[in-house]
Amino acid sequence: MLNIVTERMAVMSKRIAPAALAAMLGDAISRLGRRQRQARPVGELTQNQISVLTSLELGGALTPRELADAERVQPPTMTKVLARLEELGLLQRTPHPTDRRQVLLSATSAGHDIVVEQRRAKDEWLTRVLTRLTPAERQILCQAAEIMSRIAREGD
Amino acid sequence: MLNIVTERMAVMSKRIAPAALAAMLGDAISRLGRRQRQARPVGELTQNQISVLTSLELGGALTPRELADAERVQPPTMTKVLARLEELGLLQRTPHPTDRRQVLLSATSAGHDIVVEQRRAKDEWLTRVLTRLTPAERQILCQAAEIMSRIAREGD
DNA sequence: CCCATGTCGTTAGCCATGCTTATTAGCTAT
DNA sequence: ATAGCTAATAAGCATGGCTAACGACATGGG
Repeated sequence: MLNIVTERMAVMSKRIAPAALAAMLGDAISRLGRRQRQARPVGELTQNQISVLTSLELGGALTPRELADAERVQPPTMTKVLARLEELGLLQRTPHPTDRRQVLLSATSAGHDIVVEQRRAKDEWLTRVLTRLTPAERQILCQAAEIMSRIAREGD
Repeated sequence: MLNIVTERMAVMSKRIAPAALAAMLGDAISRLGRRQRQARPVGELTQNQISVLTSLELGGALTPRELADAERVQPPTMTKVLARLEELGLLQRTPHPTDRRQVLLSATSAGHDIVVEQRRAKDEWLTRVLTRLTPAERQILCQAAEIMSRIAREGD
């Protein structure tokens, strides 16, 4: 284990320009994203729908506007996704307690069950691939995932 | 710098299960992918169109079927993308020398120029974000990009 | 040689998801 | 009270996935 760490540190000592890294990383993200998207079974929920339901599970009841901001889409786009999810019985609306313009959204229990199952199915391919990596490689990806999540959430 | 390295080593010493990593990484890829997609200026080429033109530059003249396989989409989907690219004057068709069913596609010089420019623009946001990271973080992403590209290309 | 079968590309038609613009309802501050 | 802001939706458009079906062509067996 120690030699793995020192080996990684040797690799880490290489410097890389942001622009070159952006090209590499952008390409890797595109390719992996496409692989992951096509791993989704036909007729099931899309990434976006899963993401919305997940946000609702994590954040409790949210308004369409809050969801649109979280998903970084325009409000009308979110309206369509919500309509589809409601039609599927995965999401329910309740009136906002103080502002009658707003609506509070929450996942139904069916929504909760399905999102758990869908996430598992979606991650299945990636999980299988990851088991074939070395522990050191997985740790790099773990750190990278943390960094990427952070910059994806940043304002600009 | 040194304390950053030791801090990272502390994180690296944590083990992580492939399934949990798949969930984290999948989420990070989705989010970053969306950010990158929306960084593309309106009216410009989409990721897919750029990817097709890039394949043509790297692979020379290819048939629609070969491109569909390379992009992992169905042939009718590729037909639409090719029609759009041809309409934009970025792509040209030549008959196949021996099989009259097939068509050979190649990028025009305008196509070549535009794909280079588009890639630069697409990477601009990511480059800007990456400059704000520490060198240690960039090195982690560099290693991660290499690993992700490798697994994205794997057969299954 | 001819025909059955298969392959290539395309068309048609569906759906999801993104956008802009416009509309309706309700809040808020002057 | 009302003028202006904000929330959500509706309408309309483009892109990019898919399947089904079709015409043109290639190929192999009888």
